[in-house]
Amino acid sequence: MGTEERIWRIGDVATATGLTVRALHHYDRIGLVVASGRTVSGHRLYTNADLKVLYQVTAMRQLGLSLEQIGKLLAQDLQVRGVIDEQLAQVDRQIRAAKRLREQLLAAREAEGGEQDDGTGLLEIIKLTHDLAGYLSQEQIEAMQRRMTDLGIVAEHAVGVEMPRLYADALEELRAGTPSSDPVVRRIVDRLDELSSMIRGADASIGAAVRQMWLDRGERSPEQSGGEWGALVAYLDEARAGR
Amino acid sequence: MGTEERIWRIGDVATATGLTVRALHHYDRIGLVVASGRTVSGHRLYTNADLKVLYQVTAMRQLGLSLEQIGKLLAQDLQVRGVIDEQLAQVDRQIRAAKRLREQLLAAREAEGGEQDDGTGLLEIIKLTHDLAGYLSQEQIEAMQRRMTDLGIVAEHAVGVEMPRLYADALEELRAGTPSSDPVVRRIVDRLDELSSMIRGADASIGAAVRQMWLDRGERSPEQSGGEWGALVAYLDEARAGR
DNA sequence: TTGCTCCTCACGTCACGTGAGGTGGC
DNA sequence: TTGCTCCTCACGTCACGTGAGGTGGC
Repeated sequence: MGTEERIWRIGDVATATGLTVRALHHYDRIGLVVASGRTVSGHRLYTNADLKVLYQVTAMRQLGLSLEQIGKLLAQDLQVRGVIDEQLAQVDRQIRAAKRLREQLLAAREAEGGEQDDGTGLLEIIKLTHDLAGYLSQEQIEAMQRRMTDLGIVAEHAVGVEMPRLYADALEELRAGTPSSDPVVRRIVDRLDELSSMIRGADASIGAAVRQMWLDRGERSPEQSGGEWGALVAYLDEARAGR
Repeated sequence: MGTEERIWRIGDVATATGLTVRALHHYDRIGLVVASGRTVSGHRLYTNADLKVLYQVTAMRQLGLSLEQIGKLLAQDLQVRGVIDEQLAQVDRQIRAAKRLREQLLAAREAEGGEQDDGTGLLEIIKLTHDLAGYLSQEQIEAMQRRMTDLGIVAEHAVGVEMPRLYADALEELRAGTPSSDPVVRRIVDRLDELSSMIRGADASIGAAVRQMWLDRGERSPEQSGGEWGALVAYLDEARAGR
């Protein structure tokens, strides 16, 4: 149609693409998108082809890719498919996290003015030690209570806040079909194990009893669809086995 | 209940809170959470009260607040309510963006292997100049087409990709009840105006005609709920008026 | 000739990560 | 005495933002 060879100065490129001049400098310097030409005095000159690449870059940035990933994609060093699938899983996770965050913010807005310390953590501990009655000896229960009291607020938080959240996260990954070998799942079990070893202290038998109780409790739990707790425990064990 | 005064070393604090030792150093250095004590040799010592504050900090971090915001909240310099509402609006935006991103990724996965250049931009331009027939003189149309051809890929992208997206974003803000004075809305109109002035070039009358056409088009558009386009235009004008 | 645009350093941002090199406590 | 933990610099990360100080083009 037209001449097809208009030359662009950096300022015009900036308004055309919505990028800043500084960003264009940056892309040039790191070699991501180098201006096709320069004037004698060193001013950058961009071609229509450069603009096309820049639009691709902005599109990929909107997909949440890093400049390094984009560079590899532009150089065809990477399969588009794999990168996209990876991004997709991450975005799904982001959406779930953001939704949960939304709920928390709404709850925080409701609760605002009331006491920060809702004490659910302590309640959870009392419930927990009560539930453990069938699994531990009187001695073990006393040892655990001593340790919990010693840990104080830390045990409350671990048992009442963080561990439930970790289990919920793991359940979501299981439902989403994330393989147990995925680093995300590994991080969850690692943290879970770290927390329970902190709580149980030296006595490993307590840890085993707690896990057994959780398993039984999940199987009897009515609000969980049948066997999902069992599946979750198996899933986490699988992740543990893969180191 | 217990002694209530257990003292924690930094490594134990790290496992208890899930933070890293380095993060605790960082919080200490910037004064966000300073260890209550030190040993003679300089090792940090944390109290249960410190742990409580750290748990608050991690909770707020999960709400997406910056360390600076958290510091102000801890010092009661800021209303919790305002901060939460702000975060809420931002999270809603994040969720919408992530969902759109998801759609785009799915589309990208579908399209993968096909041509990148789908040419919709050019099509949009042709449609646009066609539609403008009733609003501009023959001369003006020719001037605009000349300019568009001259701009080439840039006009395609602006008219076919970025402007539709900007209008969609604005519509979402309108539906979400964001006030027209909000910086987010201002940024949208600024960019919109920048793009249209780039396309229209020197001739301001073309710009006016294009806006009039968009307005009419929106009113005749069947898939838009009645009058929403008109409301959108008014909304954007409001944002323009507020500078 | 006067602005506006462009250039290259080079430090700053944010929330830490990651060694380097050295000391402390059980 | 030997590890493990802790300490303080101090540079690195990521994708640019923000001057500083100087030159270019209409």
